[in-house]
Amino acid sequence: MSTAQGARARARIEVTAAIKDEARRQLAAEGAVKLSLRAVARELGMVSSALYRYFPSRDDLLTALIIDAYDSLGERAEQAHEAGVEVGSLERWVAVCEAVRCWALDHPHEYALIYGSPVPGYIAPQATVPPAARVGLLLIGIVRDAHQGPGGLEELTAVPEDLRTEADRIAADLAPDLPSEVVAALVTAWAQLFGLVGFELFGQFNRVVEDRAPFFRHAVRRLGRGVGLR
Amino acid sequence: MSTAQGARARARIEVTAAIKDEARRQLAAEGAVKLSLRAVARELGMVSSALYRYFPSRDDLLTALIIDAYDSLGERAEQAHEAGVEVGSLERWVAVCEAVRCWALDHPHEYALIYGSPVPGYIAPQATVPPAARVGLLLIGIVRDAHQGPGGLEELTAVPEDLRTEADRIAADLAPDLPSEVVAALVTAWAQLFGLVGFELFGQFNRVVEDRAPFFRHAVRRLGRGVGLR
DNA sequence: GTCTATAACGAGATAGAC
DNA sequence: GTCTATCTCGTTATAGAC
Repeated sequence: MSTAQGARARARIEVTAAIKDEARRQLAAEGAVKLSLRAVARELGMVSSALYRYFPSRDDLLTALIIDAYDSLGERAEQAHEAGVEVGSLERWVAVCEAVRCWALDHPHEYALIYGSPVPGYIAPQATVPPAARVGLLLIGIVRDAHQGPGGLEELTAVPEDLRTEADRIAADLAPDLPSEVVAALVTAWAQLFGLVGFELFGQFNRVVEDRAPFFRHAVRRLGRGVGLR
Repeated sequence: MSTAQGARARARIEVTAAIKDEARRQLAAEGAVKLSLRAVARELGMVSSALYRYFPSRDDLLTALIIDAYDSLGERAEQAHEAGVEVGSLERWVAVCEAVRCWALDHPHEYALIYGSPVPGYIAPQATVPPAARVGLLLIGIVRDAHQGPGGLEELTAVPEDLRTEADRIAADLAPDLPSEVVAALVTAWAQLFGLVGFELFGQFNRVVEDRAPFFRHAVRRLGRGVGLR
């Protein structure tokens, strides 16, 4: 009985993976907007209604792809982080940023799915929030380590008056142990990192920046310095 | 005869504008991917073949919308620039960045069209390049003014060895009168600016940054400092 | 209980004959 | 320009195989 259940569970996992793989292929070909359950089913030799055993709706399939993408990116970034435990925090920061960039270049359509234009009519459920936070948490962790470690962080100038309250709130939310001007700089750097990646991926750097790897490395090193790393 | 031609020309301009307006409405409702000449025609009470007299293809209509969006954004940014001729260059930098953000918040779907995920199958023609460059040129201009004006720019550290050649090339291309480390910082800041705007617009700041105007102002002020403004 | 297949709905796009 | 026949889509109800 446990074998029968095991086989069924295994089959379910395999079919689920096959559906997502085919869906990712369609994502690359036509974009998230045109992702269709029927086309996925057709390509898999299934009937469309059968897919509803695996994904209650088209939007749930999209959600699964989004979560997978965030997790795939997060895993890659975390690997780069772990590989750099021995180097300085600024080098680790650069390594994580470079991992983000490389993942994006390897998975342009999934990158567009999670960091590009929102899909009209689709509303991301709460379940996407934790996977989406992984890269951000990693960057916070690097800065926290540097803050607590020997040498500490470079002192940053305080945030202006009109940002004080909001910066304190953000810091209390994300990293209560860090100075609020550092957390504000961190959130800024986090957004700017994806600005750099997006500009390269979406063609804004075409005929402007050609040799992109050193350009990116220099830019994210400056970002790291901007949050106080050294 | 010239009156008849004038009337015809006027009518053509009006119909062209009506087509683009309706297309922009569909852009907001369904996204660029699902923009269809047929649906636009239906909504305008025209027959689809009639539209081809105004736009030879769906892609040409898309191109027109993209150029309009870049021009609309560029105009807004240039207005902010001109309104700030009397203030310092850092304040003018901030004003232009805030104009970009405000335009994006006012035109989220057009922003997604030009700075979001590329539309699958659509390839932007060369005609989109000059309008797309307007904001970047404006930012270069601000830094150039500061460089040539009294006080000059803050000294930046040189770019690393592996970026030297590329930074020189970019500087020769975009602003031969500026030091190449400044131009590299400028291009970086340009991308990072749109990272900030995109994160706000595409929902990445939801439940993270709530009071966004002062946050953005502080972030772009730091960006301006990063290119040497003071 | 778990899955797949058939059929159908209403809405929308599309192609071609007229 | 118009009309129609034929496609697509998401989704559901239902029936039957394992």
